[in-house]
Amino acid sequence: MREERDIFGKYLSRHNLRDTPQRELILDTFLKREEHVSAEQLYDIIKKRDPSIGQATVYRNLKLLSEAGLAREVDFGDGVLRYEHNYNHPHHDHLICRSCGKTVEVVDTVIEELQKRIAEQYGFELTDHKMYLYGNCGNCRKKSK
Amino acid sequence: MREERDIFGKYLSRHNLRDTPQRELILDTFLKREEHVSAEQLYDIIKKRDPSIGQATVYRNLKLLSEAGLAREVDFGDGVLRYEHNYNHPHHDHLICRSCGKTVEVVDTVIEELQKRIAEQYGFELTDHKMYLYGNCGNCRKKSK
DNA sequence: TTGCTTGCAAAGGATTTGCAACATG
DNA sequence: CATGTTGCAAATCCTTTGCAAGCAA
Repeated sequence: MREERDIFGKYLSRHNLRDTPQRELILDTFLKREEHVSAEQLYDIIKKRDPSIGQATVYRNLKLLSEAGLAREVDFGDGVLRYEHNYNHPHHDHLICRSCGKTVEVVDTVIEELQKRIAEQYGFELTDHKMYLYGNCGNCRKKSK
Repeated sequence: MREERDIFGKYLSRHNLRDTPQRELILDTFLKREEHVSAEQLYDIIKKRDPSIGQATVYRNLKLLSEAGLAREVDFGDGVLRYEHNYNHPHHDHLICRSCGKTVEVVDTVIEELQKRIAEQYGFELTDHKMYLYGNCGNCRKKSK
C-alpha cells in the first residue's frame, strides 16, 4: 500500500500531474478492495467518505491508475468495465459463474505458452490476451438439481 | 445458404414468428458476408437494397439469428458487438492486431481441453468461453520498423 | 382477424467531455 | 500564477424499447 502510493506519486510528478485529496482517496479505496470493482461501485463507496466527490472524477482516475500500472481493466462482457489490482498481482484469467456471477482467478502457464505459439504461427507478436471461462459453479449446480 | 434459410424458416414457425421480407433480406445479407459484422455495418449494407428498413429491425433480427443458432455474437472489447456465422462454422477464437484491426480465426484443441480441466478443478461446469489474443500482425510489425 | 413486426423516435445505461470555478506546485 | 483538476450537467456511443401503423398467417 505504501509502495503503491509511492509509485502513484512518482507517476504523477513524472507526468506533471497533481496530487489531490480526491486522487489519494480513490487510490486508497481502490487498494482496500480485494475484488475487482466498477467505477460506479467505487464511486458509491467513496461517496460515503467524501459526499462531494463527482463520479467523473472516479472514472477519470481509475483510467489514470491503469496508466500508472496500478490497476488493470477487466471486461466480463456485461457492459461494465471493472478494475482490479495490477501491482504485485500477476496476470491471470477469470472463471465466471453464469448464474451467480461468482468469479475465480485462474492461471495456467501451459495455456499462456500455447497462446504465444499460436500467435507466432500467424506472424503475430502477442502483446496481451483476454480469456474468460464461463460456466456454473459448484454451488449453483447443487441448487438447480 | 439454402440450409440456413430452412433452419431459419423452421425456427420461425416453431416459435410462432413471422416470415417477413426484412427478415429474409437480413439473413441473406448476413450470410453473404464472410467476416463478422456489427449491426451498424449490416444496416449500412442493407439500406442500399431497401432504404426503408429501420436499424432497430437489424438489431432485433441479428439477436434473433443468434437465438436461432445461425449467428454468434463476438465482443472484441471495443464497445461494438459483432456477429459471425455459427452454422457449419465451428467454435474458434480470435487473434486481433492492435494496430490495424486485422483478425484471424484460430482453434486449438489442446487449449480447449485445458480450459475444461481448469474449470473442473474449481468445481465449475464449463459452458463456454471467450479468448482473444491481441498483438501486432506481421504487416504492421514491418511498417513500424 | 389476431397479434407479431416494423420504422420511428425516444429512452437507456455506461462512460466521456466541455466548462467555469478551484486548487496545486 | 500558470496549469492541472474538479463537479456538474450535457453529450456520446451503442443498443433497446414504446408505440401506432402495417402485415403475415
